[in-house]
Amino acid sequence: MPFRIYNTMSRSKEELLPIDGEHVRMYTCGPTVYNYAHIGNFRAYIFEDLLRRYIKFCGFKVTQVQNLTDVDDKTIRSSIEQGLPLKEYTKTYIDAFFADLAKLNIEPAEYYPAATDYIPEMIAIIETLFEKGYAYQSEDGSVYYSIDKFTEYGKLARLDRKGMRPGARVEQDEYDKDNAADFALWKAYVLEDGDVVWDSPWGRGRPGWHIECSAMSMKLLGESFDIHTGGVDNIFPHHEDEIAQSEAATGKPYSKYWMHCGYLVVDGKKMSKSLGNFHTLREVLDMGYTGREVRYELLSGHYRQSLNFAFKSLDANRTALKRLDEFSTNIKEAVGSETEADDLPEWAAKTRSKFAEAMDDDMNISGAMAAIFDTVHAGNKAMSKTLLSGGQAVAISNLWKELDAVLGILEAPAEEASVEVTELLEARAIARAEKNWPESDRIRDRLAGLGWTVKDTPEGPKLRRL
RNA sequence: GGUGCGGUAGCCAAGUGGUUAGGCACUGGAUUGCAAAUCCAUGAACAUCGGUUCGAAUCCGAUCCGCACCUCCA
Repeated sequence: MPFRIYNTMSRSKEELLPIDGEHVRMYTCGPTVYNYAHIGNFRAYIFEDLLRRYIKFCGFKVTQVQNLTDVDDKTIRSSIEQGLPLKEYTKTYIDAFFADLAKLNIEPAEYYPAATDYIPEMIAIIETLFEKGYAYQSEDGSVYYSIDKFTEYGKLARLDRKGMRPGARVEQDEYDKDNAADFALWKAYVLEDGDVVWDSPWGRGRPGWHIECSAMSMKLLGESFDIHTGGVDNIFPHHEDEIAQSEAATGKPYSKYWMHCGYLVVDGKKMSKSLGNFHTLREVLDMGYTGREVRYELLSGHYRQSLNFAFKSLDANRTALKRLDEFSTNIKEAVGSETEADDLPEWAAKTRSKFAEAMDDDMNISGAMAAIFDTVHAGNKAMSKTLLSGGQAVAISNLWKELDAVLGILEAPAEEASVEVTELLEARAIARAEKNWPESDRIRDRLAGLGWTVKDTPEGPKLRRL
């Protein structure tokens, strides 16, 4: 079954066929490192993580580039406010970004280029655009891209230029532009930029926003690559402008597929810093939720759908994850010392194909998760009647590992009980043998205080993480 | 005004011209010294109004409601 993905360019699902047949090169728009990313931002990065993991599951190689926007209005303004050099200021948030990715079990991309390291590449593209007649310099010294010169402008966003309301949201500026919709390739230096400035053939200044992605993607992935992703809010203007710049400069198709994820919303409203309804990941972790629970939350809705964030969903996820963990633990116990995989029991025989069938359809995560939970359910029923053989358990365990390479949530972080905990467990067993129930219950409460619960089963007491 | 997404049981969320999606919660049961934890069972739904059809939540039309983008937001 082919992996079909929704291409914003064609507004339809298309089979993923890498340009070179085997190696998927993807570019994902990354964070502007002027602050801690909020979990709405991570929704996008989780989507991209799921995408790269599933591409690998399908047998392709992946090279992913995720940029770090470390120069723009916000980074400059904030660094000056804090009296720090730009690089030093952004480093804090770059470090925080990587720490957060790790908490969410997001696989690292192959490259994380920072915009400030690619200024010469950006200048080279702008020079080409000048040579080809797409760029012009205005009286204030800034360089703009003339969208009228690029006849395909608007093909991604499908904007009807006539129906657009210039200034619907953003103030009409007074810059000396040929067309109000032209965008900046290079911004002439202004005092507010402090010492953030580079020399260029058009004078001192700094790059426009869109040009960095064109420069870094083409440098690291080639002039034509496979997938470009981002949030739906990037479609216009950012991605539209990237296409205009890149294709005008090279004369070649830029990205073959465009994929965009929906918003994370809170009470029906887009999570954003301007609305003040956002949470950073660290805030949520400080409340006692785990990165795994947040990952489950951000993963559990289809990526093109808006996803409503709510703490009660996180609570529900915790319960659902425990169900998965209980199953995994039971399988591990059944493995015992067996190392050779036997055939899968019949209740798990179709799991992989059901999972893949759902994921092949533009990453239908709900269907994929249903395949997981159906298996857990059928497995629990079967195991209550018939013991699983060690070999079967190994087979299930292998299957789970394979699926978790895509999902990144099935494997609970291993937690060994401390010596204190195991000693308490033994003490309780003795108390119970003596039918000393008050002592037994007292020990149980202490274990609970340490984060463990005891299951009294016919095979003896078993520890589980609370 | 232009463009796009959506409205499915108490909540979240897939899917689809006829056959149990799934998760959480509720309720009942099993288990237990009692609990907890765990497992099992179970009801309930497709925004409104028309139309097509043997049959519509699914297709068509209209309407209502929500969200988003329309020049530096993931």
